[in-house]
Amino acid sequence: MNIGQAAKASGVSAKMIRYYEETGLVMPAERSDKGYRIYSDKDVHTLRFIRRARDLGFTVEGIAELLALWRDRGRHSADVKQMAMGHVAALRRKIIELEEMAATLQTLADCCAGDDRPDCPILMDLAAGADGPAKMPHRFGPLAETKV
Amino acid sequence: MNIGQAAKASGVSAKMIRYYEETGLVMPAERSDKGYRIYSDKDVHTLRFIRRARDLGFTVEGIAELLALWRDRGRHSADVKQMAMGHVAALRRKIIELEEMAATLQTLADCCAGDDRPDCPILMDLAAGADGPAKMPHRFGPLAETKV
DNA sequence: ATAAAGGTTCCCATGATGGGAAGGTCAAGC
DNA sequence: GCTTGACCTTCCCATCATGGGAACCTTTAT
Repeated sequence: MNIGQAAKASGVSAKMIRYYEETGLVMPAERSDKGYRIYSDKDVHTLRFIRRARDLGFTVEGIAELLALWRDRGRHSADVKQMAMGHVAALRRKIIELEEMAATLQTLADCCAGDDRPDCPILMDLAAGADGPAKMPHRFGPLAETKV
Repeated sequence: MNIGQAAKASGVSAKMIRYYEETGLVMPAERSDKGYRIYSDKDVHTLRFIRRARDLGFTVEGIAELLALWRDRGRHSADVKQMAMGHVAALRRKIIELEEMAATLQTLADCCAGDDRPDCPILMDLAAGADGPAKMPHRFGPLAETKV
C-alpha cells in the first residue's frame, strides 16, 4: 500500500504520516525499490490508533506513551488509566478557562445595547485598568495561553 | 518610560510589545536618541487593552479590530457586540469539542480497572477501527485541531 | 572605573498542520 | 511505444503567540 492509500485508510494525511515518521512516532516505513513508502494493514492499524488518540486531544508526545503502553503486553491498565485521567483533567481545566472567558464576554455583551451608538461596555471594560470587572485569567499550570 | 517599565505596568512582556510593534498591532514607539523605546501612559493604556483582550481569548487579529473600534468615535456598539458574540460562539464550540473528548475519555476510564492487569478498554477503544465506540470529532468550522 | 541591569537586533524553537515547487514513477489509454 | 495524469519523493516555507539566547550597547549605581 502506498502512502496515499494508507492515508485514506487511516484518516491520517500523507503529510502527517511522513511527519510522524520523521519525528519517530512511528517506525520508518519500508520502501519499494524506487523509494516509495509501503504500508501494511498493521501499519494502518497503528495510524488509526494515532488518529483516534489525536481526536481525543492527546498530543503527539502523549500518543507516543499510549503507543508504548499499547505494545507492552505487560502493561498495567492503571498506567493507561492514569494517562487518560490526567488528560481529562487537563481538558477540564481548559474548559473552565474557556467558560470563564465566554461568561465574561457574554455578560459584557448583555450590557451592550448593540445599536448605532458608540457607547459600549465591552470596550469600556477592555479599556479599564486591570483592576476592572473582567476576570483575570486563572493560571492552571503549563496549559498557557488559550488558542481558540 | 522604557519598555521594561511599560511591560511591568501593562502586563505585556517586553518581547511581546516588540512583537506587537513589528506586526503593526501598535504604532512604533518613539525612540530616545540612543534608540531606546519610550512609552507614555497612553501607550501603556493601549497595551493593557491588548492584554485584557488576549486574556479574553481574542487573537491578535481580533484585537486589531477591537482597537480600531475603540479608537473610532463613530463606531456602532452593534459592531463591537457582534465581534464579542462571534468570539463567544467560537469559545462555546471549542468548549463543546473539549467536553466531548473529556466525556469519551472519562467513560472509557470508568470502564478501566486501573490495576496491574494489562486489559484496558481505553487501549481497546483506541485500537478499534474508526467505526468503534469513541466519537469522531465534530467539525466546527475553522477552529481546527484542539490544543490542550 | 567598573559592574549590574536593562536596552537593541537577530536568529531559533515551539506543535501540528498545510502549501507548494522540483523532479521521479506508475498506470491507463491511444 | 508514448503521452498524460495521478501519485510519489524531498525540501523549504508559513502558521500563531510566545519565549530563549547571543552579541552588543547604554544607563545607573557603587
